[in-house]
Parts: sequence; C-alpha cells; structure tokens
Amino acid sequence: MKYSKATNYALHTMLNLALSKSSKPIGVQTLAEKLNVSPTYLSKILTKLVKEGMVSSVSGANGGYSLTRGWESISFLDIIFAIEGKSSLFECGLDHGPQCQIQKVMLKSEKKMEEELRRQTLADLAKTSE
Amino acid sequence: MKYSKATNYALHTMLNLALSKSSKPIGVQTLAEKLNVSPTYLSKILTKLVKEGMVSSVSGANGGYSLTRGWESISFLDIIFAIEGKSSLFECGLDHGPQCQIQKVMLKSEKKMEEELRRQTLADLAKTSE
DNA sequence: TCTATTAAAGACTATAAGACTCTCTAATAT
DNA sequence: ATATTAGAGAGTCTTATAGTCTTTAATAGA
Repeated sequence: MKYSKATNYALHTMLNLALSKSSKPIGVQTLAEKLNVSPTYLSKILTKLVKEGMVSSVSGANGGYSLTRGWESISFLDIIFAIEGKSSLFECGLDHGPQCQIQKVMLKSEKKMEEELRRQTLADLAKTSE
Repeated sequence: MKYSKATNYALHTMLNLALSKSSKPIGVQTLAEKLNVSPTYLSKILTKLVKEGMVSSVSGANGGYSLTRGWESISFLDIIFAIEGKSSLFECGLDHGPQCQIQKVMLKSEKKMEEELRRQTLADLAKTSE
C-alpha cells in the first residue's frame, strides 16, 4: 500500500502554486519542469484538481493554472482525496454477520490519519517553506 | 491506495486463531474455508506471520497453525506490517533540498494511524467478538 | 518402516492499477 | 488568423496483486 506518485506531484504542484506570488496563471510547462515530470502527465493531475474546485485554469495564450480564492483553507486531505479518491483504505469484502469488527478498527485508525491531514493546510506549509 | 486482500485475510485468520479455544493447531484447510479462500494462497500469508513470530506451525498429520505465547499483545499494526511491509506510505522521490516538508507532514499523519493500530490488540478484539 | 497428512517453497499465470506518451480538440490573447 | 495553452481520449509499458499448480519437507500414527 503506497500513495501514488500522482499524489506526490499534486501536493508539490499545489505548494508551488501557493508559493508563487504572481497574479498571472502559471503554465503546466513551468510547473512540470520544477518536478521533472512530463507536462501532459501533470496536466491530467491538474485537471483533477480543477474539477475539485481547488485550482482554476485558463486556456489559451498566457493561460495556465492558479489557486482559487479561499485556497488558504485547502488541506492535505482535500488534495489527497482529489487524487486518490475518497473511499476507505480497507474494505472487508467477506460476508460474516452484519458488521465486521476488524473493519471498524481499521476505519477508526484511518480517521486518525485523516484528522491530521485535514489539520494541515496548504497555507501553513507555504508559510514555513518560503 | 488500498490495503491488500492479503492483509484482510491475515487479520481475520489471526482473529480466528485467537478465538479458537482448541489447544491443538488448526490446519490451513479449516482456516481457509472460513474465509472462502484457497488453502495454498492462505498458506503463503500464514507463512509470513510465522516468519514474524506471531504464529507457530507444525507440519505433518494433526499439524497446523496456532498463536505463539504472548499473542495477547499482538497489535493490528504488527499484523499489517507483517503483510504490507514496514516502509512508509509516502516517499517523496524528488530531489529538492535536504528535507521535504510535505514528506514530514505525510509521515506525521501516518504515525497517527499507526499509533491507533498499535493500540488495538488482537486480545481486545477477541474479547468483544466471542 | 511405511503411509497419510500437513506446512513450505518455487514457478507460473492472470488481472488490474499506476505511470506514463501521443494525438487531437477547444479556448483565448495578440 | 495564429500562436499558445488546457483538456480529453486512446494506447503502451511496467509493476503489484491475487491467485494456481506442483514439488518437497516434516511428522504423527499404523
């Protein structure tokens, strides 16, 4: 069980956007270079973030990506969910009784992690990384 | 990112072993039937648990698997680590400076989950599941 | 000592997901 | 009108998961 590379790219890209003082959008080309990843691939990841409403995009010349207003409250969890999906890490597919005790324990522990990830905002990180 | 089915099988098998009052070892055949999984596959999973020292095995007629002494303190985390490995869920492979802030956040959240999984012992669960 | 039983190991296969690339289309500033 | 940039779709390559099948090793009991 591992986070996908896409999640790593997403987190770093969001941080890069947060650190950019420019009011103009940043092209995927520029963003991709910083991570040493192909622009087309990164664009797929960015599209997911756009669909979740955390990033806005503008096509055409001088276009690119920028954070949406309210971005200060975007959490790590938001970004991770956007890429990995929101479903639980553990699903007991066995049919034994109404509720699986193991599942309950697993879910509880997962929530602890999510709690922490929800606490960490992009803004927090941007502050310490500038 | 998902836990593997093998982890689910391992957790359930450990619980089954814990609930079994029998002093005699239980064969993989029996254990596999409860989970509706093939014996040879489950045996591979059990072998990992044996190698980690949580389960002991006896070959030959009337052989099988049983929990080792001290099993009461085995945690969910122990079992998960035995199957999934101990490495971090997130590793930032990008080379940007000495320490990645994002990595630090991810690691911290992961530890929260592990903390909870370490707290939950097999014995706790066995008590509520009998 | 022979036989039935059971775990362990190794090689192999199938499926799915991750990590991309390439190409084409749509939007927009100049 | 053209250059530039995002978005969408199909296709490829690699890796991990989830198994199966077969053989070997250990051991209890006749």
